[in-house]
Amino acid sequence: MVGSGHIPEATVARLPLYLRALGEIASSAQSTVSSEELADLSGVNAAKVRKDLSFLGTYGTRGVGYGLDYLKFEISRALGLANTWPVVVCGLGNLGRALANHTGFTDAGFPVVAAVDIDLDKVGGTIDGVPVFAPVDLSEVVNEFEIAIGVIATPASAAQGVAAALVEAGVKSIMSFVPTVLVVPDDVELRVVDLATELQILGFHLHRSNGNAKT
Amino acid sequence: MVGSGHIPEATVARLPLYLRALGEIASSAQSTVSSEELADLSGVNAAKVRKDLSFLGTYGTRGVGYGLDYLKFEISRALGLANTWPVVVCGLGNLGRALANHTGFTDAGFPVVAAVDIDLDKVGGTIDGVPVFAPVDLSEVVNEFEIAIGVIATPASAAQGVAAALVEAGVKSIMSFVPTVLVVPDDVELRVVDLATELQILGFHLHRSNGNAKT
DNA sequence: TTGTGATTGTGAATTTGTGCACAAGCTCGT
DNA sequence: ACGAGCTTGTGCACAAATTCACAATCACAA
Repeated sequence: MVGSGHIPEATVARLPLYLRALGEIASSAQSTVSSEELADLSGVNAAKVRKDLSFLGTYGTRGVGYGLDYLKFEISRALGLANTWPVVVCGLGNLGRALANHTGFTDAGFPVVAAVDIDLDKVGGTIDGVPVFAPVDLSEVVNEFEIAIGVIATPASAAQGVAAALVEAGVKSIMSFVPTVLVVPDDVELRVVDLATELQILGFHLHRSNGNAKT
Repeated sequence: MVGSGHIPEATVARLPLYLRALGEIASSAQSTVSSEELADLSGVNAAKVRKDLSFLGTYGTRGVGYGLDYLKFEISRALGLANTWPVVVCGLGNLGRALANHTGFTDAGFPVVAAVDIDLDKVGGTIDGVPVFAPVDLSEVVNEFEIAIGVIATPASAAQGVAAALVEAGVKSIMSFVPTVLVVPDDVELRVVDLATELQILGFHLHRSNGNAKT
């Protein structure tokens, strides 16, 4: 057993996949999963699954597999999903509105409880049940709703300011959809989802294998 | 010089960042960039910048830096941005609609030229100028518009079918926003953007540093 | 022409991640 | 009680990525 000392970042990134895979077989009659089955369902290989799970502790039984509910519980716990982490969405453009409505967030235990936009026409109203506030009140909103995570979907020019305001308000986790380098303190976890970059990576591979453009 | 043989995946993923950073200093009067300056603007460290760029070829001058326009051109070329890669968005839910309207795609050289949805009320109409087609016509759409990239934003249950249809139609690059493992042939490049997973990773770090829930 | 200051390009060391292969250990039938 | 058949847990070797450190090379001034 490796124990629950330090979990590698690559492993952390796969734990949600395992958890989802486990969810998919919950209804079935089986009560255990083998590393191979779990590997198939998550699109990784069995050895990696076992090594990853070993970082959490020794939760399997040789010759049998992993207890389905037990494993689900342990992964959830490692991921901190025992808690609910309220989210604020900053910026209600195309993407921001979609994110505020996104059911996947709430389903995963991250309810969007507030939104912030600079447009005063939106402030005071709601977007799909989510109340909209002015940027000035961000700090208050964070305290009021006990916000754990800030999602930034503003135009690039406003992003750094919003990030700073979130940090100032005490938010320790930020997810940004803005194609800009954001500077935050070391103790703030920042994840950037950059759609244009993703496409450009695809473009690289198209270019490389095609060697050429379309017709 | 390492030459332009094989470019590591990690490097490819950073090239778009460099390109964006270069764009930000274009208007300025300077005609060269140092690896350190570029590093600051892209949020990576200088040694990594130099090593990354060395995979493209020897485009810098010792004691001086990299020629701004020259470097920009070379990175664009490596990424295949000389071409325009048309995109089809599949699934027009919250997220799909936002993606179809997303200006960042077109700006980056990936115009959304068509959309597909199962809802017959939408088929035949347009979403922000993008024509909407039925899934049945996907193959035809791919040929007609010379689609290079398929974006999947359908419900999880439909995703694998859509992926298969895209592959069948000859699409070699797929970007999925659906939290499901998609199976595609080896020669198809698949990138998965999983928002719930991203949040769960943030949750892990919250849990880890906080040690505990909110108040 | 030579020296000085700057910056690249890259060998080498380090860290991180992956995958194989197999011993350890469990269950179950006999 | 014991052997057969699985499946985990992990040591080890390899691969990928990062980082350091410095020689090679340039521009420019004197």
